[in-house]
Amino acid sequence: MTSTVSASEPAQSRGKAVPAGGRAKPSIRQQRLEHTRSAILASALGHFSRRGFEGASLRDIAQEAGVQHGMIRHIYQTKEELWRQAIGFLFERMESEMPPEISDLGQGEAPERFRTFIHWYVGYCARHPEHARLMIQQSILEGPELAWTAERYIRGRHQWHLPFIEKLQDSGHLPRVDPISVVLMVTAACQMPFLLAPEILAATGKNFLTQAAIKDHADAVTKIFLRNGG
Amino acid sequence: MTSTVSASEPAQSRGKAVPAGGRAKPSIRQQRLEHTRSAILASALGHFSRRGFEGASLRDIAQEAGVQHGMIRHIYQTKEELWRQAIGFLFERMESEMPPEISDLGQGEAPERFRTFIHWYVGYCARHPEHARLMIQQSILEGPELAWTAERYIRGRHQWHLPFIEKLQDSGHLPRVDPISVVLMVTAACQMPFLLAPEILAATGKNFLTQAAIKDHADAVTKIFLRNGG
DNA sequence: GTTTTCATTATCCCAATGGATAGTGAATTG
DNA sequence: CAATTCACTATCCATTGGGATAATGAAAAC
Repeated sequence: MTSTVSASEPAQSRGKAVPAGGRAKPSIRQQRLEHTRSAILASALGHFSRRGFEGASLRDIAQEAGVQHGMIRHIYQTKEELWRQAIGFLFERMESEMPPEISDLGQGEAPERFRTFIHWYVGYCARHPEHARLMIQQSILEGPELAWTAERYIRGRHQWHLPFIEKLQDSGHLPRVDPISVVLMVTAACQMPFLLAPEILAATGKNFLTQAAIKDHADAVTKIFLRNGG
Repeated sequence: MTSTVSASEPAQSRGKAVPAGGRAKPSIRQQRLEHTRSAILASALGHFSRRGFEGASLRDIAQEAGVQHGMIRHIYQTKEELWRQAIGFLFERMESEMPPEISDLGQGEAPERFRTFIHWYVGYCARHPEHARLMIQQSILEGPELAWTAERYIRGRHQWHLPFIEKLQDSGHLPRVDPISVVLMVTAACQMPFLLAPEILAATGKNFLTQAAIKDHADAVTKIFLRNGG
């Protein structure tokens, strides 16, 4: 809320740009810029999620992205803005990776859809552990950004889950407890093994980052949560 | 592993100290030192868990504890050592808060013991959200400390849970899935609402930090996980 | 009561950090 | 091809961070 947030400026739109009709010219320069931009974003995601906002250094991020740290300022102006863009990128990528049969509501049997969702989501968490990590970093910080992220990205997902949970409760596939608790528990159960992968490996010797373990965990989540669902 | 870790030096043992037989003299000086020591520890816990290892500043920690930052060096020598002690403190406090009927294994009916444990643990997570936060920070960092903590504090707890989970599976109170997954899911389910309390409040409007919500969540966890358990 | 210990502060040091400014040279534009 | 734009580098600056050292003064030891 502090400064003017533009958040999801869609890749190209800088410069005096394409006359009117849009599209058309990726222009070597813009291509390069886009390339650096995403290199920085990827690097930032890793650093922010691992070291936290203040722990991550712009110079380290820049170095990993193969640019000078001034470049970050050129593109994102401030560290805060880079952080915001990183969060925005996370959710957009998640959205884009989500197959349509999951995002489309209300089709098919509820338990079957639950299973499909869980399997997809567990895979997502395994692929991108930075997502959960970054969100936790942000939540813990309790900065003013939190309200913005919650409003913009999280509330929607939540609202989207709730009726689905209630439907499963109505059909007796889930116990009747506060749906909010259920959403949290499911989410947590899917994320945890990958969020803490290193710790779990050290403590139990089990490596969750294998195809087999990922699938098994997804099955486990489904079996634990679903009643009479097979 | 880097430097010599003494970890749980039990409060007094400094100076040429008590001749031989131990105990006896709290001595004004030692009392004061102990007081400062725990003030620093408490402050450090908050800062480390919120900002991460590198994000937390010794000066800020010291200020909150009402001392000069040099004091920290006097007591803990390095930031790393303070971090270790903070982690050690967490687990010792957890141990000390755990009622005996929970730590004593094998007594009573398994489902009932599950319920008891969950209710205690959910309360613990609500009281001390820094615990989960700090452990996540540590796990994410993947520093060499992780192996040490896992070895010293986490492995044991895990080993302790597993047979219990298996017993519940044998009696049909839990589905037959990898017990490691179960432990993770249960843990995550208990921690999540408090780990992310601010975010959840912002996204759903529900405040989990009330006596009622805490109890409800514990009930929810029990109902979700336990079969035929009432 | 004098000496010694040591919890605590007051400073100093230097590396690192976020940010700011002035280039620089290839791509773009006319 | 000359003029201009702009992705990107090179530096500079003030602040902060962790760590080190010397000083202080009340408590402890003798």
